[in-house]
Amino acid sequence: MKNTVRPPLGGFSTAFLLAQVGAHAAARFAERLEAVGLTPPHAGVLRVVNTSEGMSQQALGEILRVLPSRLVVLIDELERRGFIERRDHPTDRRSYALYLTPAGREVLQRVGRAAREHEDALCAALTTTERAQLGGLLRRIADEQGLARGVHPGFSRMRASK
Amino acid sequence: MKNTVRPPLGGFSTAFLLAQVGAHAAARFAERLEAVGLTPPHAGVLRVVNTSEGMSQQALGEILRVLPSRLVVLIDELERRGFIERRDHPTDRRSYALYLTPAGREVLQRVGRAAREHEDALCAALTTTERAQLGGLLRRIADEQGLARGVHPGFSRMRASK
DNA sequence: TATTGTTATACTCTATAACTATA
DNA sequence: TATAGTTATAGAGTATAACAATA
Repeated sequence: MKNTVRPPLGGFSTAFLLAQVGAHAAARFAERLEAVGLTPPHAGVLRVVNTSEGMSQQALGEILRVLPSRLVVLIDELERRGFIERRDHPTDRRSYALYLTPAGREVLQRVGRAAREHEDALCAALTTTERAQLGGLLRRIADEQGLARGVHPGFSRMRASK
Repeated sequence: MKNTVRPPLGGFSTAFLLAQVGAHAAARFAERLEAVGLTPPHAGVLRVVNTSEGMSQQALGEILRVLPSRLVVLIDELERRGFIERRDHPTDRRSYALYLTPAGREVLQRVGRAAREHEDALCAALTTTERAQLGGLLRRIADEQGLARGVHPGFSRMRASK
């Protein structure tokens, strides 16, 4: 009767669950990306460059909230692997214009497939309507909290593929 | 008409939202802990030791999935600040028995208050019933994915208070 | 011989500052 | 003078290995 296990502070709170499940989701997705040979930051760069090609590294860094010095190495790696191209900027010779290569577009499609499989595996416990319901609730929280769409704060540390 | 912004891969998926909102929740909570003078790992240690006092560092590390070498410094810090005590283990002289001090219990209550305020702020966009609904859906995902209750994977890197 | 806690060390990731070339 | 990209360096966080005391 004594020594009953009391709910560990926050152990059942929605906020804690959110952080816990969110970290799990990010980790599982990073694993799938690893199979494609990418890290989450790499995928983020490809994803954003794809949405508006020709952007500068500066602009990219502001969208992704990644430091310029870090972007250099990320883009170096993606360029070396033939996924992205640094072309001369038409008017400003200080900056580059970033473009995806055909191989880059290809790998981005593989990322898309991985994302769909990930989504399916992650929400296996829920019905289709429940998934939509969950998505709606999360969307409203994200908007109210002022989170930018499609920007993941804290890309962070998952093992690179070399 | 051309150049329409296509949904950035995964930008609207539930899994991405989950990771995004989850990271946001963790970051905001870490900020509140900072005001109490703790980091998330510190709070995790206090929380678990509180649920079953007298446990060894080994046992604690297994529950929190924290390496023994890291636990040493975490507990050192908590002990130095008078929140936790290393007593002699009654039967095994190799290990310690961990206990909260009165000050430790006090600070844990402040953590609890911070958690409740955090929850409120985070879910401000939702009604009470919607919060419960969200909690239920997350709970089912967490259980199906095999996540241990009350264990946050990836405590990780938030600024320490000194 | 195995285990608990500890220390020392290496490795990764992220952040800061200094440098160049252009504007 | 300010900005884009780069390089070099330092810092924090995490993991690995070796060690002393005890089982």
